[in-house]
Amino acid sequence: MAKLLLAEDDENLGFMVQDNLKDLGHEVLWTKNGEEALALYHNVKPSLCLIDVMMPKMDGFELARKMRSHDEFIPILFLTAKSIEEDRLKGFEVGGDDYITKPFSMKELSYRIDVFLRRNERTKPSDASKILFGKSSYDPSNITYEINDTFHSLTQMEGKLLELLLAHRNNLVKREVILEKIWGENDYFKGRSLDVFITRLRKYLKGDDTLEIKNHHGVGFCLQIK
Amino acid sequence: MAKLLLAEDDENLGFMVQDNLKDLGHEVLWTKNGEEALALYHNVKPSLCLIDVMMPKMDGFELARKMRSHDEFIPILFLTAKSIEEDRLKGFEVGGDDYITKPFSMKELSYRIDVFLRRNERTKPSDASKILFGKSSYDPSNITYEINDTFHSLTQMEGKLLELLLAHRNNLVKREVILEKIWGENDYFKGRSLDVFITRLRKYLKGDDTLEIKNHHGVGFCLQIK
DNA sequence: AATGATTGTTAATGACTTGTTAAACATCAG
DNA sequence: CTGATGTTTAACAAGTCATTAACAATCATT
Repeated sequence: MAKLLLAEDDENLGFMVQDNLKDLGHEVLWTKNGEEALALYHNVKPSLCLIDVMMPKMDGFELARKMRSHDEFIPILFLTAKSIEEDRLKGFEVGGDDYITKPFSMKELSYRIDVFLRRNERTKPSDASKILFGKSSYDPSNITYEINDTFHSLTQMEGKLLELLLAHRNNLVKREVILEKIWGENDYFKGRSLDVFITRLRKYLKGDDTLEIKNHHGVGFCLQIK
Repeated sequence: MAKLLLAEDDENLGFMVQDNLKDLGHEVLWTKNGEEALALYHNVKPSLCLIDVMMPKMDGFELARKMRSHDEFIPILFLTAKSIEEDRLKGFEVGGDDYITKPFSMKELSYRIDVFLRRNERTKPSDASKILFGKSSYDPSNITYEINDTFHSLTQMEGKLLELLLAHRNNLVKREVILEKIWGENDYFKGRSLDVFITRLRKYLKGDDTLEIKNHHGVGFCLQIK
């Protein structure tokens, strides 16, 4: 399911967590000290890190700080024995995202992990995540539009246009902006093309009554969501 | 610290959460049903939403879906009595970001909120600004005038004129200035056009009794705000 | 190489929107 | 009272948009 880095020096706990997470379908890389964890982090690129605060060689905070400076978005969860306020604050300071106090249930941990994997999908723009809007969704990496469990495979141009309108949902996008961004030039014929594609998109969106592409005469278009 | 929207129909729990979050320095907007929450969401723009799943009028999932439609990045946390797998999945499906199961400690909630606020600061794009005046507002980038939750899409000329009057609110703007700025020339016919557009604007502003476009005979116009 | 499917562009037509002009009426200043 | 200026409604022509169809280029398959 995902590649996880586990930094935990407690032999028993580490093994238990690793084992459980593997059962859940994750690929787990387990290391018992901070330095090794950092090296491992740079080699493989895990999609989430579980870090024990107290570790030999390099403590969890230091490790997190270094990771964070390298990747702005990687989710970092601290595992800690004590739930002291001070520790929590320091955890956030170095760029941690969440905190889980020992002893914790696997159910709880697994669920926290899910939350972050999911969230990161949405916040990382480059990632293959669906964009939800109205009763529909658009998947940029597959260029597919979904409404009521029916999928429409869009063409490149259709996809780019929908994506652009979606990036400015409920806001007017000027013709010139669209033409410049998608066609790279703004002449009469490209303008006619744009109109044709708007018509085609409207045909797809017809199945979702919360959506409407409105025209602002002489200015541009706006994807309205009720 | 931040503007939070709390949608929770349980009187006691709602009050308690609101109270605690206020103590932590947040501005909390508490409402007890989904419909009200949605309206409130559109008026104020909260930076995070706490939503009870089970609510009268509109359930939390529906509410979240609609919010997510309008803002791709606003953090949405569900509050729920049961931690059923199915509910959790549905929560993600409609665009929720996290889940917290009742009963929860305030410490836990507060700290989840902090994480999301921190993260969202990095990802949210800046949104366009509206100009507020009287009981109305004008959005220059969308060329829309709003009064009593009804939106009027203005034409280019109408928009330019309103914007100009607004820039000199409560001050006289000379005909020659308007004609020169908007039409680029000052002749008899453009003058007639101006008068027509003043009439059209007055029609829109009629819904707001604090507004009035006054004429100064032979000089120009003034948008008065009481 | 021939075929057919797909995709973006161009063309053509009719409908709609907009800024302007016209005209009738109201208001103001001297 | 009178001429000038402002208000309002309606009508108009130009420009813009919507929609369908035709076309050319590309690509995959045979």
